[in-house]
Amino acid sequence: MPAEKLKQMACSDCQIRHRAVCSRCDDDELQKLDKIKYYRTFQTGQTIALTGQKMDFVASVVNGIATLSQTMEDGRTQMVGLLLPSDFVGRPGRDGVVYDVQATTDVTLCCFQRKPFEELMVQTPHLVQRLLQITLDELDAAREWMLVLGRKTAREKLASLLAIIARRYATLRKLSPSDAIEFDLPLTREAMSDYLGLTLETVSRQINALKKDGVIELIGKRHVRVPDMQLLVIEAGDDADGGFIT
Amino acid sequence: MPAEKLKQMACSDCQIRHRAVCSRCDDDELQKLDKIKYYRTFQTGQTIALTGQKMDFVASVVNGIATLSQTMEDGRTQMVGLLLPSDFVGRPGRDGVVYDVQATTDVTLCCFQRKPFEELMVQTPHLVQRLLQITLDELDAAREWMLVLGRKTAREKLASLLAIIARRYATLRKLSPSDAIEFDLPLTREAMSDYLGLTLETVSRQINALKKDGVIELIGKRHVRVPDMQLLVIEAGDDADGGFIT
DNA sequence: TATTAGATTTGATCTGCATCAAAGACGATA
DNA sequence: TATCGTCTTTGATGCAGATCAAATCTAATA
Repeated sequence: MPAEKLKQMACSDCQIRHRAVCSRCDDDELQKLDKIKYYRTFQTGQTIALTGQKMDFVASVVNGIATLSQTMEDGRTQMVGLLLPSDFVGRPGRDGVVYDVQATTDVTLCCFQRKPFEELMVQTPHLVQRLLQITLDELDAAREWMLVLGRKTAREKLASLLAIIARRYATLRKLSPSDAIEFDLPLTREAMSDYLGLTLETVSRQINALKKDGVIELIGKRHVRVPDMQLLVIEAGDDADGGFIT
Repeated sequence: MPAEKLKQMACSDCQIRHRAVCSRCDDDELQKLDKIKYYRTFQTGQTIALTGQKMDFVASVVNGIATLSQTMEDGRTQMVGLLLPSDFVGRPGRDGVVYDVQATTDVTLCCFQRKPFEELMVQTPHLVQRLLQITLDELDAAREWMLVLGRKTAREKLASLLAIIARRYATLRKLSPSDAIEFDLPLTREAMSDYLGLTLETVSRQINALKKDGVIELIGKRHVRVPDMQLLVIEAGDDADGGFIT
């Protein structure tokens, strides 16, 4: 199927083509998906689902940024996933929620009711194939992140996080890898510290250290420009071309 | 299909029923799997596959323990997965290896040639379903581990690792949760430190601290007895019944 | 039984990040 | 444009775990 045709078939109402469910849809399947989909919006800071609850849908992120995180009884929390537009939310085949899902900016989800979605999975083997590939990508990303959490210094952690976000934004905007990347940080210092296993003070200090050393530029407190992606990646301690998947 | 029948159908030559590929096989599919499978053994310390290589098979662990790990250029390494008997190895649909796979004890794998296995996936939707569920479990485990790496103290990390291993052994041996669990540690102190993002000295100190406090008993240096699983779980900082998946 | 190499323990010291505390900066609202 | 609340920065101090160094232990081999 030509790329152009695929693009036309992007889930009709969203601006984006969902990575999960539309990669090989034909018109027939698209119609079936259309029948069970609906949109929900969440405001900045709002909870999408909490650990222990049931979630009666799976979804694609259309707009905004959501986070997955786990919290210990004493309040220590660790972010385990960062969801950008086109990312998939939910665990097909299981309705229990095992991490808190939260909107860190205003978020629009394109939801699919769980029951009919799972019926569609049974009828549509390539949808399951697709979900398997997505899940493998998420697993790779989670394991890359284990290296960050377990072995990297605070400075390397910050550089890793900025590199991930920069790379994702570049992909979403279809920039070439050599372009300077510029973006608004979708996370507070505290949210970053939850992702990196640090305190917010350390995050603040390291961001400003990277700025002082010319690795990043800061316009205001949230807008970041990466003049040389290569340099940022080196600061992150990755081999020059090695790349995170998510 | 009755459970008894399923059990008989465990992949004929291995003692175990592979979690990945045999959970719902009928005779016909089992024959197809039999045709493409073969056994390989690896000795303690031997490399099964290295990052950057191609792997022309996927496999089930039949015996022994294997590890997945990532190494930075300067030698820092982080273990990202621990594979016990019945665990699945490999990334269906992709032949690139993205973490080193190593045998920490003598290991027997039941391998399936990649090409025919992937053809079988196309013909056998429930196999893909099964792989998706396995991958979701691995993802949950990886994310649980992110919490361990990012937020737990050295003592909690050790307790978490011991709890995971104890729980897996209990499952493999079909012990009831209340039984005292006893097992040989399949990892050196150094391997444990690679899993936990610590140094081997800290691992040693914390293990002996847990022993001194009666949380575990040590017979020799490698044999562990957990008199009260509940206690160990509390030391790990988890809610009493919360459980790791892997 | 002696030898040796790897695994483990133990001790002393150092350091990166956490913790505690307080002072800006900024945007929203009145 | 004044005020409030949230986010961020900055500084001083403390500590968990790293690092460096050297004993032990253990099991395999001669």
